[in-house]
Amino acid sequence: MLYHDSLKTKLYKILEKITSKQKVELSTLDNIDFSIDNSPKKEFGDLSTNIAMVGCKFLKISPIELAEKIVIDLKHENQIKKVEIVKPGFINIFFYNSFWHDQLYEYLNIKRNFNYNVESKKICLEYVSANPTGLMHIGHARGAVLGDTLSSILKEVGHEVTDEYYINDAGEQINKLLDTINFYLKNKCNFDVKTPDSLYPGDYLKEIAKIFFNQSLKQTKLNEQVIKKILGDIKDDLKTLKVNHKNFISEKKLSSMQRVNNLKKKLIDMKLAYYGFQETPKNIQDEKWEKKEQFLFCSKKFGDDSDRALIKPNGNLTYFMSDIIYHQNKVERNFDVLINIWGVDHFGYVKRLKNAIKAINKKEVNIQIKLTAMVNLLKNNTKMKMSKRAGTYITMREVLKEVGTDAIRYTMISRNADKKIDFDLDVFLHKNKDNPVFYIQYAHARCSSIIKIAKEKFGDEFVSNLKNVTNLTELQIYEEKQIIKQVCSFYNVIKSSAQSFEPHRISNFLFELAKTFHSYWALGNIDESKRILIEDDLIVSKSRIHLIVAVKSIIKKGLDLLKIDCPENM
RNA sequence: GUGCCCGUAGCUCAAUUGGAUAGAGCAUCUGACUACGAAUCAGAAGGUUGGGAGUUCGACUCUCUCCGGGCACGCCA
Repeated sequence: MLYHDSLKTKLYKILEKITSKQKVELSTLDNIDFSIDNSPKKEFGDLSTNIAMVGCKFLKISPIELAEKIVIDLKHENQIKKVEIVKPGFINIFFYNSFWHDQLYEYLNIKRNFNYNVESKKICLEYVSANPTGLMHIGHARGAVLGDTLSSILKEVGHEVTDEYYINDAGEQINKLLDTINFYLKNKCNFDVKTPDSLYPGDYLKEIAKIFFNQSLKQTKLNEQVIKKILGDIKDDLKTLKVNHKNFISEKKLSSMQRVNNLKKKLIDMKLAYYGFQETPKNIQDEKWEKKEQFLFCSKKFGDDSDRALIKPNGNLTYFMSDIIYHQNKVERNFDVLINIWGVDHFGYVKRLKNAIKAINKKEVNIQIKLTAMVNLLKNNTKMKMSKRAGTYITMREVLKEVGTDAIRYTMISRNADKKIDFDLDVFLHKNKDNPVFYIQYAHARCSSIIKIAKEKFGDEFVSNLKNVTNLTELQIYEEKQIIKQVCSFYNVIKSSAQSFEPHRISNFLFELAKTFHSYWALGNIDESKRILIEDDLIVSKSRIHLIVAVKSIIKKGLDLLKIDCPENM
């Protein structure tokens, strides 16, 4: 077991022992959540824990007093050199170097197969779900990459994830799309005729129209083919982004007459919906607006300002209705958790959908909606203007062409989802530290390079054959210990990243590791004795090259999770 | 008007979910290469975490309030 878990178990047992002596119910310990951190300062030892400060509330003694009790047992651990109690109640632990050698040895043995000790869940992860009315833009890319990366991370820790794309192939937007295509076809693809404001402008759909110009398909067949073509283009883009959904669920197919009627009946029976009139929406200035009877969901019951439409006056479904149908379908498929990734502009729907699903189902449905903030594109330090309405938006395709998959993937996940991204395209044209992807990849390439040299100098066995921990005992420099700590804490970063749905923790970790690595490497430029390979000192060289092997494998694992290229040389 | 999100160094972002003296990169200044890959490294400087109040051993993090920015509030998705 790597240190984070093993130490946590150990501390928990000590606390249990103390608790049992204190005549306090052992079950109170279930609520205890203490942390074990890498000490922020050298003077604070290797690791520190807040267990005494968290635990004292349950045991009703002062933190220092509790810390003293804990330390009595901790001191007897044979690899612990020293334990200190500081101010409010921190416990700082100092280990002998041998402890870190054992840790590295353990990591090298388990390779990259961490034991996360996470209860496996069946998860439905829905993301992108852009309607097929045009190409993906950069905002879609954020959802796509976040979803896909989250999926790898959740799978990594042991969950069973189904990646889904909900195709909005019905509704007003699709009608508008088909109207646009029909308009072009009617004009025999003469694009000098001005596109009416009510239709989608933009060159992309003109190209689509050209494809179908000479095919003279029947209307229904044409509609089908147009959507298929656009969806195909979206799928191609996703593929280039390395995003692979398992299921593509069609709204049109899912929202069958039977399902609609069943849901309608159910909602009426449950007194959750009715036919009536909606109040005039607050942001509607249209004077022509008139009240019409429609089928409404009782959103007011759940704190909404107004009841919301499920079926429009003309009998068509609203997005809300078809979304309920889709989510009920997910519920029927017995997932433990439903995760949706939506653009922040949909946030108004979060509460509404959650309430609806909660109200309809008797059982608890765990539905989590992660919102992604906006993405701005920057070039030459200026924001690039985008307007979907005017058809002048920049497609993801164009961005991909300019900076490549790795840059997009890294940028999209390296920031917390709730913060807006200013995506500076120029950064990724740099091949230096300005470009974080490059910096991490370069660290990996350097590792590969020196491992190759080690093999040439000392033979393959030298690197591949690590018999026992004694081959690591020459790792005595402070920086080496820091690297081992980082290496051995990666599984914990992955775990917390999966728990909080925050992949940026992984990219940040990799950047930090690359930094410590480059820094360690440079020590050899100043001091010959700190070079990784030393001709006449095989023992030191062997220790150090295995540290490098570990770093390389961690970077590889991290970049694999993010699906970013990990070159051996560059 | 109502609701939600954001506000951290000049710029772009972190902060192990309430922990110790708030950390990185860029930009600025200074230094290190006939190289285990200098596409790198070391150092300096840079802060009242938007303002104010509260909660407690302890607040960037939680509560309240104000300010600024963004996004929503549809019979679009």
